[in-house]
Amino acid sequence: MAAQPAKTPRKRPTQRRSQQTVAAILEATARILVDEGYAKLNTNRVAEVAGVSIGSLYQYFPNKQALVLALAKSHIGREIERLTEMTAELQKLPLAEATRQCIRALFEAFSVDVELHRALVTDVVNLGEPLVYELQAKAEFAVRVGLERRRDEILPKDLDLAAFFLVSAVDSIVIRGLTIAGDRFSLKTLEDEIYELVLRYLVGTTSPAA
Amino acid sequence: MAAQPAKTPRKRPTQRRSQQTVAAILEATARILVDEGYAKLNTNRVAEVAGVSIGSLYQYFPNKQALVLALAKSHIGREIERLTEMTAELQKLPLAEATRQCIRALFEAFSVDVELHRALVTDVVNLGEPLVYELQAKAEFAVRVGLERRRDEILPKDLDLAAFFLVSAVDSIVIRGLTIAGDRFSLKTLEDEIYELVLRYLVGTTSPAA
DNA sequence: TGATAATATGAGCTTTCACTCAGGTTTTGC
DNA sequence: GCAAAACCTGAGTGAAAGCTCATATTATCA
Repeated sequence: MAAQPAKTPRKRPTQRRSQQTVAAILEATARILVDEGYAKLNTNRVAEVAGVSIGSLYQYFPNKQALVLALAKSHIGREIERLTEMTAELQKLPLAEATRQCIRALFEAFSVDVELHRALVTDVVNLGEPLVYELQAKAEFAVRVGLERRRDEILPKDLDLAAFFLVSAVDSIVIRGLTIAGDRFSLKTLEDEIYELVLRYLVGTTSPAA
Repeated sequence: MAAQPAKTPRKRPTQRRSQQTVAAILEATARILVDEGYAKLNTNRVAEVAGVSIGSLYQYFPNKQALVLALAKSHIGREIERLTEMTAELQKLPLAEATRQCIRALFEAFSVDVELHRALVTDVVNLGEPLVYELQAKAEFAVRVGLERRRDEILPKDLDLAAFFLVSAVDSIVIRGLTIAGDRFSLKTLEDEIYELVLRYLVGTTSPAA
């Protein structure tokens, strides 16, 4: 493990060829991260798995950390995007329906690549970067907005607190449900029960919904 | 980063002197893990921080991974112990009271060393070891036993599922509440709201309890 | 008090790995 | 077709870090 001299100024891929190179590198990074974790991730192997020379890697990423951070930014960025999109649509629906849809969308978004999500959240937290907190914050904000419109219908008074609770609880259940408990409960079972949990927390009782 | 040749056969500390050495090493490992994460943890520095020579470290731990695993085992083992102790006591209390006590105990157990807990859970998952799953499984079992005695009082029918939900949700809220949201909500606020969440999930409405 | 076992030490060997660079190949634009 | 820019290559460098071993110190017990 040598120094980490060069920091920012790197070439940006303009031709299609180089864009494919960058894509392959990021893909390989994801693969290794998921399969073996950050500790076993090294740039030489990333290049090898990507089918690219180590020199090429360093033409687009100044150092290892930047590489992982770029992957995280792209992945988590996509998740944040989907989240904010979703929020707008669900504003008009009744609470129960909105909850149902929200949970479904969450599962769809996450189950694409739970393992990567988990690995990233895990490792990026350890990189000391505020990226993951940002995801949590954005999610809380979206939920809070939804709660605000229905503040008369729901039990929790402190909406910041409620948003924090919902995001933390649901996020954790979804991730664990899809990873460590993936073979114990079906997707539908998980979805239905999260719906119960959320609605009971918000309004005390579950109305027999769709 | 060299090989990891020797695996299992290491001396066990019999005299008090060596037991102190081992303790110091584990303590240093915890310190570094909390402050800087697994990626920055190296055995030479562990030895230095512990005030012990690197040779001594390798007399009791065959390699770096075993070192971290030993720490995890001891820490998580203590947590499991407390958990099972607790469960027995709470069996006779009414549901609401038991819930309240359980949450309080959880906070006490965790807030001793949340950062270490978080670091360990994070890094040990990545070591591919089933230790953390074991903690989750034991916790679920304890909760399940509690739920079983009250299966007529509560709404959830699938007790495995309910236990999984409660453990996942509460664990995540406690950890995030104490770390990334540590300055946003007071301990009492968190405790009270978790109580609400759990009781509403279990019985639909919160009876005004102690 | 001496012999043996347990424990401690740290210089140094070795491997791993982040990162560079001198030179090749492909693409672009004229 | 040609020059310049973009892109690719991979052997190699240096430093970080895992781990060993020969030797020194301390504890145990007869």
